[in-house]
Amino acid sequence: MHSFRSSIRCAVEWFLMPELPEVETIVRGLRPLLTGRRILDAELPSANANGAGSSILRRILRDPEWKNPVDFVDAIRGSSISAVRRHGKHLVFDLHPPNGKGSTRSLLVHLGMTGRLTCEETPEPRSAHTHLILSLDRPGRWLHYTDIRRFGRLQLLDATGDPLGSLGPDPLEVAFPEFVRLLGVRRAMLKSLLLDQRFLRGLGNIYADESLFRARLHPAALAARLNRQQARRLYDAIRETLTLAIAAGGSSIANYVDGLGNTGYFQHEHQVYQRTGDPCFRCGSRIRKMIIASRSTHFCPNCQRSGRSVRRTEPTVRKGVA
DNA sequence: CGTTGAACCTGTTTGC
DNA sequence: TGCAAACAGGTTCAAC
Repeated sequence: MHSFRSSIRCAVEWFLMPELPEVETIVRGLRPLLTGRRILDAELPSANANGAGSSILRRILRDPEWKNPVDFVDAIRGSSISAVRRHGKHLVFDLHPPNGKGSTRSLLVHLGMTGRLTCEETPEPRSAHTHLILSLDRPGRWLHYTDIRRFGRLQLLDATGDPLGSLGPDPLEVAFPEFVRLLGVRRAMLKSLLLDQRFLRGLGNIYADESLFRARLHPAALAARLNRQQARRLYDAIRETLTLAIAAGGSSIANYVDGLGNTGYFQHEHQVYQRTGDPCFRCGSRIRKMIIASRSTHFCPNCQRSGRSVRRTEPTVRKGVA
């Protein structure tokens, strides 16, 4: 019954969930277009919409320094974009001040759930959810930031401030011994841990579930209980999942587009995410959904037994198809 | 320390 | 048919 829905999906606008692979895809698309460009001006459409608009903007511009959104515009106008990079789920634009005056800053963009950052050829169109438009020193290059649910955040960092410092290592860069050490000091369930940006930066609900499936580990398994072999499986699975997802241009779940407006196609490779009740591609058992860390968690009850902990959150044991 | 749930959000889906 | 409730989830915070 669920499978009928997928045929309807193509009529729906794609939605997003920007985790590490999606952000990496966006960065790779935007980097050649934006590196070296100067920001001529910045517009904050939701600031002057109405009275409530500015409170919306104050929330999006997380830094309390920008009590007045105009200050934000003044701070970045004239700057040159020296680098476009990714830090966990954040996009980072390194900004050189105009005329070499002032300090180097970085514009931090977190897309939250529905944030979109795209390079357009005009300052239009702007939707009701367009919150920032940068005009650049090259015709036909306007950077649009839109966010329907407004979970995303814009932040301006100087060299001293470092809210990124509390984040864990990048899952594609961390070495295995360090990964094992980080695992060993945590007693949380694996799913909770993978969502914790202080453990590793960049994983979200999709890739946490997908990685655990590939590692054949139960999402409720306790981190500190894993043996070396299981830790190795998890480490490899995370890297493999993310690498494949990046190669596929990310996962598009309605509305997600990269910096060029393209959709990804890793959603077709999902093994468990949003496949509740569907047969496991590996063993045929029905994919099950449970709540861990207040998040929907999808897994195969047959393939992912390793490290399974017996706890009350686990539904009554009921043998599946396999 | 770890976990849960609420809050923040709007658009879509589900259920009565 | 229509409307209300549920759902979706990245992050932060409060409470246990």
